[in-house]
Amino acid sequence: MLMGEGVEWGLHCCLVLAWLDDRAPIATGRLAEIFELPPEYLKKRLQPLVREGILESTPGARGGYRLARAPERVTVLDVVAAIEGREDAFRCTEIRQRGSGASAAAAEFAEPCGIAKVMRRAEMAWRRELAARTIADLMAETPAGAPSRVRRFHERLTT
Amino acid sequence: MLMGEGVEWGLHCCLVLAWLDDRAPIATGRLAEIFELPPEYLKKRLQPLVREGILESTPGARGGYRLARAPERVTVLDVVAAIEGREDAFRCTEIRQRGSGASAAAAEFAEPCGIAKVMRRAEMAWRRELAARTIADLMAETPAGAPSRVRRFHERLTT
DNA sequence: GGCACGTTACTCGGATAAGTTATGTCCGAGTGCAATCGG
DNA sequence: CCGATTGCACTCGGACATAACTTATCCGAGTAACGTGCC
Repeated sequence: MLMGEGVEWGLHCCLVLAWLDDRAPIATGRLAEIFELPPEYLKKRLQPLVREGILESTPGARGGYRLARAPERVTVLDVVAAIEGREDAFRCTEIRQRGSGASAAAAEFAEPCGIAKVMRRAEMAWRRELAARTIADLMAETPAGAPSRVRRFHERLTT
Repeated sequence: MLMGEGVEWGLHCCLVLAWLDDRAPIATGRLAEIFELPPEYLKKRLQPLVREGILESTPGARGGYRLARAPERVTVLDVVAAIEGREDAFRCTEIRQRGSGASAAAAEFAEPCGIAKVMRRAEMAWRRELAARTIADLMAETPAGAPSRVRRFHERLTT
């Protein structure tokens, strides 16, 4: 049960895009430079964020990505769900209904499997925590140095 | 971020072992019959449960597995952690410290990354839910039909 | 009849292959800027 | 000198290879029961 590294990348990129609140979009190449990431692959991981309406993409010269909504309206769960998918990690395949131990007892299977209920409850708690934090919250917690440093680095290359 | 199917298998097997509270151990072949699972692979997934002290294995003829502790003392988290591993799903690789955007700012990196903190908090909530439920709780929630049916099936093959 | 021994069949345990998902790379479509040419 | 046009460089988007992990299988080591022979 490992989460793809794209989640970390996506969250950090959203944070940078929130810091650089310019109207001008930021290209993936620039974001990749900031974090020393493979530019092509980073682009691939940011595309689902566009599909889910978290980022807006501008094609063509001077194009790039920008936040589609205000940082207060983008939760961490939004980003995680966009990149990792919305389906639960635990998949109940109803093995209780299979095999010799369970045959001819269809009635009690109307109730969902108790194991699945526990797992679902846990995942809901996980989601609740992620949904309670927004990109804006992450901005507030960040030491002031990082945003200005990134902004300075960005302006040095654009001007 | 998908959880291996071994978790579902392991939990159901622990439940069956709790139902069949006999002193005699149950072989993996029997457990595989109950759920129509590949016996060899099921055995492979139950082995970590032995390593973690959740199951006890008895080699030789009439051997098999049995619960090492009382069902009240085996949490769902114990089983999940034994099979899936104890490490967090989210791995913070500290990309904030890499690249041109973050150089020469070692001081503020003493504080852990805010994103990692949020993810860790969410995973702790997930773990908390799983640790709050034991195999005994699952037994209590199960409709009474299933345990007796499995027990009957087991006795028909042993006697 | 009781006991010791050898055989046998059955179990777990870890080492070894195939399939599937995540990772990484590539090329094509589209867009805006800029330089150029004409008026 | 000003404007329209044409070419170009840069961007995203999705299709195509590679690597890692999950899933599945196999064989060897060990153990307990059982049958057999002996006392």
